[in-house]
Amino acid sequence: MAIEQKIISNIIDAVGSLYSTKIEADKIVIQETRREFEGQITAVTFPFTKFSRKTPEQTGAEIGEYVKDHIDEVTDFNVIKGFLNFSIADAYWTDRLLNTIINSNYGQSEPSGKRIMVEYSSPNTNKPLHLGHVRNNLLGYSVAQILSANGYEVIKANLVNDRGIHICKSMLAWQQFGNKETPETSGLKGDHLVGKYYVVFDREYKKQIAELLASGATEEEAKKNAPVIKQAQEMLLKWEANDPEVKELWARMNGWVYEGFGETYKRLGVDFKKYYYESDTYLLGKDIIDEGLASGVFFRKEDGSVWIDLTADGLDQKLVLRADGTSVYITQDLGTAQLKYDDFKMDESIYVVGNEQDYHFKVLFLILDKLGKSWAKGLFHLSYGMVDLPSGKMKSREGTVVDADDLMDEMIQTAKDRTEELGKVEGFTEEEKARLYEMIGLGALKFFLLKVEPKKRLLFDPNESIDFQGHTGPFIQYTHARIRSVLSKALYQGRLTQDYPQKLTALEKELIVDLAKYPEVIAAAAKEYSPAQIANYVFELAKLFNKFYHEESILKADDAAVRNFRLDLASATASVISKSMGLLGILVPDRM
RNA sequence: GCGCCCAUAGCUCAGCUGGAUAGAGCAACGGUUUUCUAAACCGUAGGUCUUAGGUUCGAAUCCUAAUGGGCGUACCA
Repeated sequence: MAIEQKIISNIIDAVGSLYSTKIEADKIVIQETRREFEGQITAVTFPFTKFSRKTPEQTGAEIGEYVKDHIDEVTDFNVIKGFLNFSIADAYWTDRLLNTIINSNYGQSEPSGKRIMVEYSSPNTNKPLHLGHVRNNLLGYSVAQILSANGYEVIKANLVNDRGIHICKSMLAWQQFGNKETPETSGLKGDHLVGKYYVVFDREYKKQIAELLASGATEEEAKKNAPVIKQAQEMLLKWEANDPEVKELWARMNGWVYEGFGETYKRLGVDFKKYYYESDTYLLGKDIIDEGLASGVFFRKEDGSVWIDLTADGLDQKLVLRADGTSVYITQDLGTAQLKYDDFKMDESIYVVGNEQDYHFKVLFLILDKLGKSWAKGLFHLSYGMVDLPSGKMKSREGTVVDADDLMDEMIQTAKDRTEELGKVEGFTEEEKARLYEMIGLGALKFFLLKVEPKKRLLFDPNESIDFQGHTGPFIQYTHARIRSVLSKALYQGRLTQDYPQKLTALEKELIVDLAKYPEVIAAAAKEYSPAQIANYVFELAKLFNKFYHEESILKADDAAVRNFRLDLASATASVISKSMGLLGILVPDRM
């Protein structure tokens, strides 16, 4: 904020001329003035008492006087203990609204020329998406939006985990117990159908283990020798050997899953520019192993396995290639990281992955750095906490998950019930109603998940429905709808006038101050990769507007200048609300 | 064992690089609708910021330790 910079440099001058001391700009703490005091901008003056050798009050008064004399926009100041509060001229704030906030591209940075990849979602194709994936998807999408608003060219990528033993499990179970069931014959969504057989497999596996235990096997033996697990392993070998029958089944079942995921993604409102498939990438990484061996970053043990020693960095020794020459997880990830960089040459790359993989990414990035990859510095693991149920962790295998599709259905249904209860859809067509319910239901869900800092774990109680009142998505959507309603009554077409009132009310000024923060909030959210900061900002903004709306009439303002000003102010607020929510992937309605 | 993360009101969460009497929402209680949408607004009540030390003019915030919870430490992904 320009005025803040002005104040800071004037305080430096003031301290220089009053106390003959040079201070650094970053030593000066500037903050918003608390609502209960007069003023908009506050400087903390405690640190200056060292140089002034006077009380905080005297020091503040002297500096305040100096700043007031040197900056036109500063109309007044007051000192409370070590806090120097400046009042900024109303004209400054109205100019601010008129010249920047009201512009349609407000908050959007110029292209920075930097390219960044955000990899998120990364599903397994053996089961439908659940609430944990929803958090991942919303986070990834929102972070991508935020980075884009900050001027980045963003590439959204999805690395699909489409092969491996877990995929074979559903395939095997379908083969043995599926009776050729298809999405068409069963009426099930493709991913749900495949997920059903993943559960069937687990049930059968457990049954066989129990049988083996009963006939005297140890638990370890039982787990290893149960017929279905051996068959699944055989199937994986056949897959790797390109067995046509297995591959055909694999392609077919994955096709069902992709169709199902496609629907879920569409409803969630997320998308991807680039898909990577593990079936294409799982053999990558061998070149990097050779590279590392040649440069001495890796070493080979007697059995032929390849390792890296990270003990000097406080980590462990890590296997990067098995003795039989096959890859492990990190081998693939090394290769995939290189592939992604070769494809896009991006400056930075974000991996949106749960915090149970913190160690893995620490190791991955460290290895790439040791291999001398210049781009390794730009890698970042956006680690987020798990979504837990009151009963504990969600487990797809055991069917104890909150399914993404079911949850969205429920949210939309609740939105419908709630809206009908309130009788708010007069004059809506059926299509408009459906769109509104979806907007509100998903708005509630998305806001619920995004308002919490990513790294915190989240508790979701299916028995307690997600709120539609208070600190929620619908609260903000409602605020937007009310503004649009007022604007449409006034036949508002865009900025009305430059003839703004000389004197602002306290709430008007507060609103502009809040709106003026928007670009800083976007920047901070990008820096921290934290949609929660946007969510909390837009909630505060909506709350403040509601207070204003309640206390000061817009359409029936005393004179035309005030009315026009308030219409512009309301319009700017609606626009910032809409943009902020857009950064969260949440749509806002004009009526609700 | 070792490592990483978390701990703020009954519940769910804010609290920026240390700064004013620690803030919201939900739940509870009370009030506001002849006036722009009451999914709103206003008020009451509710916190020794897990504990103990330390640094500082000043600590929820930084440091150390302890306690509680989560995760990791796989030739699984």
